Amino acid sequence: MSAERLSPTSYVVLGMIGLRGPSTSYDLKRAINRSIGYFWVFPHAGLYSEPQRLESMGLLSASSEEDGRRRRTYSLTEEGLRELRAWLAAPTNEHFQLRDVAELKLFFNELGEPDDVHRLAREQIAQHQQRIQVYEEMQQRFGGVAGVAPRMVTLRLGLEMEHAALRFWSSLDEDLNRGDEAPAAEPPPS
Amino acid sequence: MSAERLSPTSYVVLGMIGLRGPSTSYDLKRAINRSIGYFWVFPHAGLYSEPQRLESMGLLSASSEEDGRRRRTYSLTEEGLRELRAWLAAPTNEHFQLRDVAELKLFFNELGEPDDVHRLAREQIAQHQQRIQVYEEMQQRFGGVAGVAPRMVTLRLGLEMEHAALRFWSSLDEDLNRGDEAPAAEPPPS
DNA sequence: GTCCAACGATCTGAAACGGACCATACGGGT
DNA sequence: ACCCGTATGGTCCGTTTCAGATCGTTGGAC
Repeated sequence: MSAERLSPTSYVVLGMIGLRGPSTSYDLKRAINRSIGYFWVFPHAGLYSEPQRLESMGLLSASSEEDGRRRRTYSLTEEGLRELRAWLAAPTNEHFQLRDVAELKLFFNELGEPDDVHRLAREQIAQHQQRIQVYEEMQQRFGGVAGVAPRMVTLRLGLEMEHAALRFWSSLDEDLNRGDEAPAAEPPPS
Repeated sequence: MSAERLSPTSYVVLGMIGLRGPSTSYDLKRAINRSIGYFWVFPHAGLYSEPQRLESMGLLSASSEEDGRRRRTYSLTEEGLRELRAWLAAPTNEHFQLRDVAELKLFFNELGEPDDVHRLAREQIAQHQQRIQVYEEMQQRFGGVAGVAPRMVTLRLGLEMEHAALRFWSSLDEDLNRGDEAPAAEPPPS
């Protein structure tokens, strides 16, 4: 019936409205930027156009609200909620995507100065450490132990990922310190 | 002088040609799909158009090669190499992006059946385990210990990330098993 | 008042994207 | 010889994404 191809953006919009109740585009933009937007950037323009599309599909309903202002508040329709829940219940098989420029640089490191990798590693270590600290503060502020509640759980995954990255870059840094002037090339053909 | 905004795609192209030597678009496509493309998808169409752009900027040079076939082989120019090395030497401050649909579903989990999260977690565990296995086999096949060599190092980061994800979903699964019918809502106000 | 900053929203042009499509080759099978 | 299937190699095209500029609105501070 519906199903004109819903994108991740669609579900973020539906989901956010589901969590927060009726919202304007701006509300969505802010709510997203302060949570999942930290890992997966949804450009703001999309958060204005997408709700309109969803409305035209009958998954959202809009009310022009109060004193004739142009801001519109969107709510989930029954069908919207059904769609959302169906998505939540459906299996997920796609591989995640990483998109990390640092990783790219690392991949091509042998084309630059030997020093570049080293600097890169240290940069990354510092940055990940800093973010871990920020997250941990957030976690505290939001109230103690991690549950399955939104925000909390995403924070937890975020932390896990940051720690992984940190571990990786740290061990790379150590390797570099040890071998320092070492080959940095292919392992010897056995 | 040059600098008409180079994207990650640009650098992947430059870098790959740097690593492999003169290449056709198809070569690039394959080389990328079997390495970094595993985490960061570069659509093939871009790998045909981007080298042309780079050529027109003077960062690549093209030779129409042999018997009048239509395939073109691109090589780095001096300026291309300089650009690439400058990029490798420059600091990197952008936050990586994650783009994981499973994470999205998790974030919105409370809108679905309590069972959904659980199923999701188990799915993810299975999938990550499987990928870890694949990577480890690759690592062996490519020759032993991880170095700073391309492929190797990317694999290593990939593994680290997969392990992190696995740890996360596993611990979530345990929590769910323990609390099973538990609230799945906010942590209790202390 | 009027100036500035933050808020809220829209528009636009350029990339990114993915999938359909075209072509050419190669290897069997019958 | 012919047909079929599959891998190689490349192009095109119609949507989405995306980022940034722009525009209006609001609400203090002075």
